[in-house]
Amino acid sequence: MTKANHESLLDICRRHGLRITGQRRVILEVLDASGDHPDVEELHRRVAAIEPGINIATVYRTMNKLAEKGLIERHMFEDGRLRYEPAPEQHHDHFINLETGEVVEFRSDEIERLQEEIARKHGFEIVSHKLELYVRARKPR
Amino acid sequence: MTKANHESLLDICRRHGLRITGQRRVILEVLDASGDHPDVEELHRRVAAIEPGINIATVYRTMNKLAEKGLIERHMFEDGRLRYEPAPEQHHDHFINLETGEVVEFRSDEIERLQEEIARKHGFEIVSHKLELYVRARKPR
DNA sequence: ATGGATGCAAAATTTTTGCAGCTCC
DNA sequence: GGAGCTGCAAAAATTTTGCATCCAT
Repeated sequence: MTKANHESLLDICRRHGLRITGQRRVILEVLDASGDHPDVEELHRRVAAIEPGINIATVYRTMNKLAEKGLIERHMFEDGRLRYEPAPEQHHDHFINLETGEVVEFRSDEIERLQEEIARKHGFEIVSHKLELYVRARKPR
Repeated sequence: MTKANHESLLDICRRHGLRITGQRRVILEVLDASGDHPDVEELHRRVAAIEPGINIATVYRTMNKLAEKGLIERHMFEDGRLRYEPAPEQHHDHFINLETGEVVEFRSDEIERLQEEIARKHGFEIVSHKLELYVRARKPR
């Protein structure tokens, strides 16, 4: 489940010409280590655990900058807070377990294909998309 | 494109035992007439155009109550504001035109079916879902 | 009559911003 | 050195809430 063998966000940022400060180093490390979709407050908590004194405004500003460059993905689930995850190499969608809050990733090429097809029929070109399935564990009978 | 021949939100509310006040009458009327997905501020603006003096807190409280009863649908697009639409008889998904901000509804039974299938494979049961395609007009070559 | 709805203002939450100082390149 | 980043505090933006009053049922 964890990402392995990938270029670190740190390196990607360097490539994009972003300045690497002590704070960013920590924030990027936290993002790299996160397998979930934390909101800014949660990120700030994790960052502060490693290096206290980093201001939440810095986290906001960093996330905005990274999102702007497409290095992370911004989500807005129904809870109304911004959530982030490192940009996946391949797009995926999300199950959100309503009972546990857990977020599980999945991908369906067939659905992706159908989306393209429908968009084309409507004269649109897809820039990005988001599919969220709000679910609960299937009750065994 | 407009809804016709349907029970009014007003009647639905009555059936659900909600108290019908002057303010609600106006809010429901605005909702019924809205073919789009207004946020609370926009709703309040439209409501105030008909009957000034209705407080925005009342709009918020009414929307919360209606959403709670499932009479309207709450959306959270990427702009980070709560948006609403009268509950559709049949579920549909959304194109969001990034160039114009326009929201277009669509539905694909095939995608719906695939979603069910994938959820089942993961041991989940879908409670609700949301599919948003962020698009732009297809460039003619 | 009475429980629910409203207006108003205050509070809570989440995110952005102005500014002075600091630091990476 | 200078553009970019940070901390801090204040502001902005969105949503909720306490309370006294009012009104639909």
